[in-house]
Amino acid sequence: MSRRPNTEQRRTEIVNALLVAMAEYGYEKATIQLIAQKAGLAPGLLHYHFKTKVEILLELVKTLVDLSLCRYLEFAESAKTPEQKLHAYINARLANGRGADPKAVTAWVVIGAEAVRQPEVRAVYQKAINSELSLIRGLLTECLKEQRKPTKNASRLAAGLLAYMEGAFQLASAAPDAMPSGYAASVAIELVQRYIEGESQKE
Amino acid sequence: MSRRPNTEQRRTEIVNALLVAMAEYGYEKATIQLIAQKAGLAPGLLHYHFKTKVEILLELVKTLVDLSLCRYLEFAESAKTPEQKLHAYINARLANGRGADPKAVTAWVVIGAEAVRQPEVRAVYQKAINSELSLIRGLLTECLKEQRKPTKNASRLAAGLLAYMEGAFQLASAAPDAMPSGYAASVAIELVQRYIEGESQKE
Amino acid sequence: MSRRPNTEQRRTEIVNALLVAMAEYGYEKATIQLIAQKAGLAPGLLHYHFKTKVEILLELVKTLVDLSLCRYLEFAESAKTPEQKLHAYINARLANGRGADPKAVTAWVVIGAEAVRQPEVRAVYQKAINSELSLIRGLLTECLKEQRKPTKNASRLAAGLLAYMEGAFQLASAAPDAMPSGYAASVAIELVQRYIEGESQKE
Amino acid sequence: MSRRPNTEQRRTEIVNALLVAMAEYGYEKATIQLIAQKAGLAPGLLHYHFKTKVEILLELVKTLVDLSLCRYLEFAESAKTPEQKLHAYINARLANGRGADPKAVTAWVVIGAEAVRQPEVRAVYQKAINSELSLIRGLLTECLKEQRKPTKNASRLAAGLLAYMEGAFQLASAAPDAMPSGYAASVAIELVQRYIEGESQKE
DNA sequence: AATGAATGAGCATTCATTCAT
DNA sequence: AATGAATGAATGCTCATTCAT
Repeated sequence: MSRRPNTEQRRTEIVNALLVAMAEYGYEKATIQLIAQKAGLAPGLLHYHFKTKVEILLELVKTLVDLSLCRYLEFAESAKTPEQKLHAYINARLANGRGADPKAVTAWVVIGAEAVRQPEVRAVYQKAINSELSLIRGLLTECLKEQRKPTKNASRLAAGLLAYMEGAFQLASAAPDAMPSGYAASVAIELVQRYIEGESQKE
Repeated sequence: MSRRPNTEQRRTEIVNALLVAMAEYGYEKATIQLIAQKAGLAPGLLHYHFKTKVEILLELVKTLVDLSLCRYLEFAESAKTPEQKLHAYINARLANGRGADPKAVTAWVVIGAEAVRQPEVRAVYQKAINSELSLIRGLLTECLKEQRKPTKNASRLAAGLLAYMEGAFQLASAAPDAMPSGYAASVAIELVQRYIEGESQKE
Repeated sequence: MSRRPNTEQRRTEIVNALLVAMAEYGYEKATIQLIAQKAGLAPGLLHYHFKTKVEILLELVKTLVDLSLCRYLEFAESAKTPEQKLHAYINARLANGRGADPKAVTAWVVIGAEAVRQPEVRAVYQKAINSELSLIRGLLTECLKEQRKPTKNASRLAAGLLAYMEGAFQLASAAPDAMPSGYAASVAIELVQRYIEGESQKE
Repeated sequence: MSRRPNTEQRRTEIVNALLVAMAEYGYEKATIQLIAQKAGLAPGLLHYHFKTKVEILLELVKTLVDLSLCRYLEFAESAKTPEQKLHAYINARLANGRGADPKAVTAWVVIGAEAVRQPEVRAVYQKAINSELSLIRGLLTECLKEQRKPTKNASRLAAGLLAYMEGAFQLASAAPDAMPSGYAASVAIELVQRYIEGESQKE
């Protein structure tokens, strides 16, 4: 009798097509026509499944946030100590290889620039940043505690690490050849490790 | 030979207007009309002084690079030791206060996203990144030398510091409320200092 | 022969949904999707029961004409004299209260504007106008005859009364607050009565 | 040096083109392309002189209101008595011949239907209706006073006359062939005259 | 140098209609 | 009968660029 809905699948296809198109052309130049073409769909169909173009972008932000969290959980699966978890996190975010997705990284960079001017995008971006900060702060706090170091600087260090990562994404997307190969994860780990070492012991 | 009465000034006005417009609306939405309005000029005049819109953007990149170098030189004026110079550099880039220009920072972030997709922009952006990397590497190398530490990691550390700064710009532009206030410069200095401290002495 | 289970009912539902949608959004903005939603039906179903959108509109015109005639017959049920019938008619069309349907009135106004440009709509609209004119002319003729007045102006007066009513519909739909409350029926009755009084007696 | 603005002229051209297009196709089908074509201009230019399509419509309303007032003043030029003025008004609005503009009438009808659904249009439409009501009320009040009749019904009668006129416009636009030729002005005058005659003398 | 109107390609979005299920 | 996804032409609007003055 009735036709079976396939909206969820179509929405996913469209969001992925935006990811690809944005990584290549940016948000403005990732036109509905182009996204439709990358998804192999008729342009009109995109507006059947999404009310506006920015709604696709908001969905993409969600998708990337989820993806990023999953990737950490995967990397952290066998991690026991706080330090192992922290390294798992940094590697999940910055290491090349296994499942690293340059297009997703570039899309994230473009989203960051859109967050500058589009309030709706900014809102979800900020939410994502806050979640990430919490996650990092937690990981750092555990490391500091284990080494009997004070945790009062955990927030500031977390902010620093997040900045480092966001910048690494930016540079990987826009000036990869200028950067030493594979620096990102290893330098991050060293910086954080030595920062913690440098903290004076609690009494 | 021929007098060019006010061409240079007009160009500067236009470039500054783009800076302001971009910080607020992004590159695509910073229309010629809008830039002209911000500059207090007629729209047609912009194409008299610049062939295309992207040419204004390229000029803006140059301007920002110059500005940024000047700012460092200003901060470093009284610096004697390598360490003082390094701190001067980091403060010039990341500290709030004197002459900090949030709009320029945001414009730079937007430029970074445009570099992802526009080859012409990418070219000048990469050039700027390379210059900056050289500058940082030099500063770090001096610091390491003075402390009789090996300099072989200077490049990788320089890359890390640059990533950190670019990310700090991004987050300051798109999620300022999420970040601890005034973290950027101080955390950067601590991270680098402890990294250097952590380097094993040369023999 | 073949059973048509619910086709008639569905068609009525759809026509009523168009009535409601048009009163709110006009004809063009009363989209198939919107009509379907107001009718609680799937969009595709509308084109099963009606070939095109304008066909629904034509059906609505018929419905409104029928409705309007029924309303008169209802009001005229207890009317004996020609004057009573005329007043019943005017009240049926213009009086507030019992069964007055502002949405139907507004829909009729919108139909009148569509008749300006759509030949198909214009055809049925004109047919409706002609019927109405005949009806009014008949009522007026009876009144004139009874008062032994000449009937040669009946057509022109009928046209005037019809214009008055159509205008009252228009103003009730688009500028209700500007009009004195409840003026429409009573002023119409007075105008017609005094017009007839003013006619010179037949000899 | 600078180019002379011609905006006022262009705006007038565009508004007139909308008038013509709307009389023929209605508001929705009077597309920007079509209006531009009727005006002999490039489509993009319409949005240079008007921000949106509805803004052209609002300007058209103003134009028609002005036109209608001018036409009355012209007709009333030689009118001395209140009755002459009233007749001048009715003839200015309803009589065929001299300067009668069927397209303007039809455009006004279409505007009336747009007022049903577009708040911005409704606002200016209502304002126009209120002005017109005031004008008519004034004319009727003068007539009543002169004949020493009470003026308490002037408002209701004015509303009735306005309704009559709006309806006459509607029918002239959508069903001209159904109406007796030239009925509108003469019947209106008779109706009003006999209404006033029918008012009981003041004591 | 400067103005501001003009152009036209391109954009997101809408929507009647079709169609496989 | 019914569903709801799919289509694609059309729409209002944007905007870099051009150009007559």
